[in-house]
Amino acid sequence: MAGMYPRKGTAVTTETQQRLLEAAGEVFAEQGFHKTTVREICRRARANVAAVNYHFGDKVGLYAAVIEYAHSHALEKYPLTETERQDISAAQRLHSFIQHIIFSLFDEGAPAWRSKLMAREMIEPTAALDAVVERMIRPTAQRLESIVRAILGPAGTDQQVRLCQLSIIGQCLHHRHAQPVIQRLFPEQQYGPAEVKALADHITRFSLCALQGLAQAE
Amino acid sequence: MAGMYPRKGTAVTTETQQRLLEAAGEVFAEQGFHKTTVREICRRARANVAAVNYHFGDKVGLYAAVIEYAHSHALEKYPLTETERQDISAAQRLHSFIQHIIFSLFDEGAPAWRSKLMAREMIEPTAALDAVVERMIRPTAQRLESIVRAILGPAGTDQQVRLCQLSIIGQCLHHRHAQPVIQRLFPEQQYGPAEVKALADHITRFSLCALQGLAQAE
DNA sequence: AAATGTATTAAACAAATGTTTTAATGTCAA
DNA sequence: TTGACATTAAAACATTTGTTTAATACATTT
Repeated sequence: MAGMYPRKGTAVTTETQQRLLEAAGEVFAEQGFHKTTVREICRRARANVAAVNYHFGDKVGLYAAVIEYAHSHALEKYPLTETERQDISAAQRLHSFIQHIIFSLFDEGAPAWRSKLMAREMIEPTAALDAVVERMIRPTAQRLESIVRAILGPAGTDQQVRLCQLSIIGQCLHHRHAQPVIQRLFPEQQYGPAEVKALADHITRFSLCALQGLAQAE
Repeated sequence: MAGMYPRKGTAVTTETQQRLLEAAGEVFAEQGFHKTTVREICRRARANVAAVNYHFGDKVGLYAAVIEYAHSHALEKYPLTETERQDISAAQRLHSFIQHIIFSLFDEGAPAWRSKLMAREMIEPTAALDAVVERMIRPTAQRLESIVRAILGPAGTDQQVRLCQLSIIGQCLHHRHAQPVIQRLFPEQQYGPAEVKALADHITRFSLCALQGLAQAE
């Protein structure tokens, strides 16, 4: 009987499912969907090869569950709430936002694959892209939009706000996506805690100068 | 006898080799090394499946040949020479540089896969990454470095110059790499000739404001 | 023309990989 | 305890995919 596997909705019932989701999240985030094998996932999860199909139907079912899992367990180690406070300047909110992105992308802690998976999905999309965009990316983008709009002022057109958003996120993601190249191009560039903080500061300064310059030029 | 295939050095001798290289360049650039199959390449090149192994040894041999081919046939549809002229302002040179990158990345013409392949290799590195960095990426990066240094002035530190370079290229590449996401996030964002030109203008303005602001803040 | 070397083709091969099957094990209620 | 059900495990299966083989056609040289 095709499609008959015992998952009820999206709830995690077994400890094996939990381990599979965590292991899969890591590997998918690191290597992307195509390059990762279910055998690798099962090895890391200390589960049998058949576990993926039993619990999640197939590989894409597991991937979808990982996305769902990442979304519902958005533990927000680096809270994005700072970016909504209206008692601090837009510049400070921009700094908080960029720190959130950069710190998430370079966190090497245990459940740190959420942001990396999002970044992966952006450059190597799967069938889950629509869900990822609507549930994870768009909410983040909207926060950035309000910050950018505040700095650009009322003269900023929608087009300009959009392009500036993309300029800012592009800077952040580049450091993660192009790391192998950056490492070779600039061996002196490290990504330890201090450097990551300096990186967030740089992108903030760079973008702030740009936004203020653009606002002034109107 | 392993490794015995009739290629002499890196020269292209057969018309089949030519077709294979062109087809492979396209597919590799579009789908990345792992996702592309040699059967797909051979189909596009109207060649037999064994052609790849006969002419290039194996799949990675073909990939290496494609890199070599792309390097020697750097036809420079969008010349980078403008960025070396000393009779124009650094700001204008920056504009030329960004136009070169953006136009290359969004050119849909026939031999347009060169830049896309470089962009691919940046986010999905293969064994050829070292060669790609040294022969294609570093020269480009050095041109950008001199431009950035000129705008930042003597007060700009090496670290600052480096981070600004990455901020600029990051903006450019993001529009290519994240296109599926951008399309969903901003359906109104198009990438036709006019929009691509506007995009290059935006990134130039954005980066110029940033650099000038940073130079001033010293 | 015969011979030799090169190129192409169809078929087969081998390894990797997602998936299924079947049996064994464990769990819990009747 | 027994029976029903869920879970795990080992093995087999089927497909994909990179690669090789063996035969054939083509071109060039002798």
